[in-house]
Amino acid sequence: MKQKTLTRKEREREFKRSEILNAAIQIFAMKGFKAATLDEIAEKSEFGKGTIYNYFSSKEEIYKEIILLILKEHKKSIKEVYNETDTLYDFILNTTKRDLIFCLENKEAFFLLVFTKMHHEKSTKCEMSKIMNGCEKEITSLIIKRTKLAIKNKEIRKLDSERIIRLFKISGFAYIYDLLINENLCEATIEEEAKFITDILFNGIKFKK
Amino acid sequence: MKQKTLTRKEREREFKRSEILNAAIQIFAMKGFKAATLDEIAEKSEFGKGTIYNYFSSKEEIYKEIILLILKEHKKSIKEVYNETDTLYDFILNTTKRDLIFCLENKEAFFLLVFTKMHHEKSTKCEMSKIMNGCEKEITSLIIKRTKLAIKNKEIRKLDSERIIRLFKISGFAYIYDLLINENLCEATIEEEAKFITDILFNGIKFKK
Amino acid sequence: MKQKTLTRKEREREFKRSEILNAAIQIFAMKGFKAATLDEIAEKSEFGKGTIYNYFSSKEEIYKEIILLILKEHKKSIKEVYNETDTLYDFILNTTKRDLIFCLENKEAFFLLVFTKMHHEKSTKCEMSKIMNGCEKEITSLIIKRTKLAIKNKEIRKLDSERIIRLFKISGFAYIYDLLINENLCEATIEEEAKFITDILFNGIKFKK
Amino acid sequence: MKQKTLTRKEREREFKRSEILNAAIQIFAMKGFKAATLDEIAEKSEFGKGTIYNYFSSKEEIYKEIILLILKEHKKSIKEVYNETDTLYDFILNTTKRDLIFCLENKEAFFLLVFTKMHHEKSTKCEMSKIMNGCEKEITSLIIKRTKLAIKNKEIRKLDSERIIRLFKISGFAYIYDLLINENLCEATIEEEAKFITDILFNGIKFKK
DNA sequence: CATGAATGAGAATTCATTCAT
DNA sequence: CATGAATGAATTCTCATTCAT
Repeated sequence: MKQKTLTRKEREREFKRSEILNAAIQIFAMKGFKAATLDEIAEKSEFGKGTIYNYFSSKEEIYKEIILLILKEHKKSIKEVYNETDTLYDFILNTTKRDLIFCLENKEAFFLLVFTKMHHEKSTKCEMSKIMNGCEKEITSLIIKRTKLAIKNKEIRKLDSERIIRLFKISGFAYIYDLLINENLCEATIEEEAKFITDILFNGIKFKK
Repeated sequence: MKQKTLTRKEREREFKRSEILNAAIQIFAMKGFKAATLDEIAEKSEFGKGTIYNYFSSKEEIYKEIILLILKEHKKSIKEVYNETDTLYDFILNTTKRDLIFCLENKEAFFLLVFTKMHHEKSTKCEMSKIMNGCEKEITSLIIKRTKLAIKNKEIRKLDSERIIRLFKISGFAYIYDLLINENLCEATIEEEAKFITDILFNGIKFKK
Repeated sequence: MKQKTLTRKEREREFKRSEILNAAIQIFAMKGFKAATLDEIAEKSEFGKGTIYNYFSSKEEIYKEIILLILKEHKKSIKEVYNETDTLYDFILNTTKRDLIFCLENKEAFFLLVFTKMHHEKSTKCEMSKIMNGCEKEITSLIIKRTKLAIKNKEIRKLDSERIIRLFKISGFAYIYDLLINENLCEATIEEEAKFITDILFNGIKFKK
Repeated sequence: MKQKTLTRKEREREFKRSEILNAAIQIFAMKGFKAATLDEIAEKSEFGKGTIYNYFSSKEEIYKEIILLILKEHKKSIKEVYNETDTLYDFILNTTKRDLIFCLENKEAFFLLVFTKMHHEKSTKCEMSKIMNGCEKEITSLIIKRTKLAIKNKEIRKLDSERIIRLFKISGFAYIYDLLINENLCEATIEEEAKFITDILFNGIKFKK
């Protein structure tokens, strides 16, 4: 492990970087890339404007780093759930739960993701798109694998995998989106919300005799 | 009807206004409010920069007008479907279909809505937020009414109306979002996609003996 | 006399020109050359913006023409008084009276003069300065002549002519300026004010036994 | 006294502010508020355009600050003379002298005052007018007091105080104005000019046996 | 390293002038 | 001639980035 090479100084530097990133994530999420200003980030992070340039080469770099951090985090989370579960049901339930927790803790991060995905703020995307797409593909391929297995195991109906994934991503995304927009989400309800989403996805809303 | 009183000149003016709005909608949807520039809007609309100010008093005004147009359009569409259908199933199927068509034809408009909803670009929202929220509430109340009826008629299970609406908005929104992002949507598949979404919402993905 | 060559058309044209000038003088006096806009002049004159360009080649030309009109008017007035009076006292009394009347009727014109004299709005002055200076010199030389005569005739003390003129111009100018600024001037008081000014100039304010 | 607390930085900042104000005063006096451009002010002050906005929030703010500085300076000067003199004659002689010196040193400042007083450039005046009027009133009340005393003491004839003040303001203002316009004023002549003005105001120009 | 003053490229907006009708 | 829509040069103001301290 390389982390130990340069100790105090290095750790301090790393800590300050993350302070800046944390400040930036809030500003970016609140205003978007273009409307966010370095003055605001500087103020929020309690550093001088110039100092930030000792840690990042540009506003854009800060943005990119944030996006990639969030994505990696998300990928890691999905992978963990994948390894810890057997059925698609459990996989979706747990992923959803995790997503909800993540969003609750990182509302800004979530908004940023949606923001960036939407092809907005073109300037930033050139190289980043590739990395983002790479991440997404890894995630998608995991879910596809699990979905196909579920079909084979007769856990779910025989449906187009791609579409189910889209619906799954919906579950873990748009629902959350709406919750966040309307600010109804609280820790207490996470478990329940996750179950509701998964239940509907599996059983539908139709009345059954 | 007064619309016909002021003819040529008036109609021409109206036409040019809409030309500008059409150009602006694309730029705004692609870049967001802040990052979009009037130079771009001017170029895309093939007018001089100054000309735009003969039709709109500011960049912000253009933005507002666009958002409100889209919202009204959407509300109208929902209302029509509401009046034309009896069951929740038909209502959702048709709304979804309509949304898909609308999004296919107005990809930019759709992005703009999401963009604006996300509480970004604060400056613009002061008065607009109210109007937007008003629109949303009207739409939501329609869906709630229909949902409650469906529960009473045993068309669907007894579930929390608010949550179903959230899921419904998901169906007609996030799925579309994903389709658009990945640019897989074409006219041919609209009918099919709408049925798929509605089917899953009603029946779930679970395997049934 | 050439005035009669082109009749109706010509007279109409001349009339419209003066309509525009009258509108312009008010706007210019109220806002200054730069801050006045052609839109305002067009609106006040009740012509289309384009029409104005059928009568004047530029905003600047309108301005110049106005200034010169006012100056000529003023010169003419001074000359008339010069010819109608014998003593310096009468000359100053009457000139002051006339100036007061003129200012009362053309508050804007007066402001414009001061404005322009003050070397402001440089752009306009290149050629105009010469004409203005020419006008001033004519006026000054008249007053000097009359002043020297007054000294010779023992009407006034033996004082530097140039300075007296400066003081005289003061009487007819700064006092008026102050009156106008504070808007106390009315027709009723003109005679009285003129007498007051001339009295002080001749007799001073000192108490006499 | 707090002035010494924040040293180097603070003093430097104050110095630069005044550099900008000095540059601005010249441009404004030469061109007026509207016609003066920030590019010119930036060039004259030898700062970048953006730098100016680190010291003032807008062009208008610079203008206001200048006007108020000049007015305060003038008021202070009048008050000092008031306290140092007993007779009206001395008061006027000294005020005139001071005004002449001030104008010689601050030709631009003087022009600006006249400019602003003339009710031009409306936009700027809303709040400022009040402050300016307040200043004027203080000054006027001082002169009125002194004038009334002079009448009581039989230093001067029994004349309308208000009018004398108007004439006094003339002495110290229009004469200067004319001197400045024609650029004849030099230090050597100040004493003499002040005496001349005061002499005429007190004794008049009439020949006496 | 930390800082924030300085900077200028770039954005929104205004307005004199042109020109097609 | 009369008009006002179209235009872009010019202006104010913002902000990412640099750099001297």
